[in-house]
Amino acid sequence: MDFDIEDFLPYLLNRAAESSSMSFQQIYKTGYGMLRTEWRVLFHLGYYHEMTASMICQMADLHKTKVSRAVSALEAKRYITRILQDDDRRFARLSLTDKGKAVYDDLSIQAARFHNELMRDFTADEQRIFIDCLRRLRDKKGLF
Amino acid sequence: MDFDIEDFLPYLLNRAAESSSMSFQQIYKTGYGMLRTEWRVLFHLGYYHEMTASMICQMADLHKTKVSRAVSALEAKRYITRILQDDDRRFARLSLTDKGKAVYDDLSIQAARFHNELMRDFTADEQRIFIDCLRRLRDKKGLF
DNA sequence: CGATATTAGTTGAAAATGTAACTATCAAGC
DNA sequence: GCTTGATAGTTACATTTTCAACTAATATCG
Repeated sequence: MDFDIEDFLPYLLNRAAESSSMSFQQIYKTGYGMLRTEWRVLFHLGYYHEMTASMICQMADLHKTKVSRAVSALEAKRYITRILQDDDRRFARLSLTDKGKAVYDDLSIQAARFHNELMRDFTADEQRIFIDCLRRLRDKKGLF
Repeated sequence: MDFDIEDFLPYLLNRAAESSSMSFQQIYKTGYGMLRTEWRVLFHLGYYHEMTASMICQMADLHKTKVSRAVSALEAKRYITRILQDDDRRFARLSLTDKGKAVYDDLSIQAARFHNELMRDFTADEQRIFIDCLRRLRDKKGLF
């Protein structure tokens, strides 16, 4: 059997992903009491400025119930507001409040620092190839 | 702000990891009704042949409660047996039954095929660098 | 217009996970 | 040998996630 579990890609990817996520989680969890999904929704709104919940679902590949609950939690923290779209009242336009924007600014600076810190270990070539491989895997759909 | 969320490493890693995990999950979930943790415990036992729960915790970086429950579930499916170690009855030596071994054999063949399928998209150089970067991130401890 | 089908988003129950407290066994120091 | 402290693993409880059913608004088609 030529199967080495330590290098089995889904497993290795998960190990690497969890390792980096757990470190970064400290920042938004202890700093702002957010869950991972909440941070994801927040940074989508910070980065793309105004989105509906279903746009976030699509872009972040998150289930609508997860987004729905994250949105409620962020709204309760007064980090975001929802405004029902007038021409189609099923949609709610989500955007950051000033408070939410400040949190996003802080966290995105720390995220950038964290990212760079992780990348420091790799050469420019390695970085380019690594990111490219990850993007391709992320976008790969339905292999089995 | 030079922060691009799509390339933020913890996020990109998670997206890539989830993408590949969800595909592979179909195989052990629909085929054998196992959860991800159960599959992990199973393949550790299949690969390393005999381990205690705490060895699995260490190697797979899984919490002991998760392993404990996975072990119970696998035992209920008659995939593994536990034998209390005689010189230290706190430890239980875990190993696969014939049935569990058969499941492992089947799944590891499919895992190897899946892995190779994923890797086909990459050149030999890319593969080497990619795996190496992932290993280094996995082994990185306590950045923040 | 009116019936049916879609889509956005929410809610409730069930499953899974995380945290902390617990039992049982062994080790160490006196 | 007895007390204290560690370690392996389990269990109980709270949090989070998943799944399915639901509401509300719009679109489609006769």
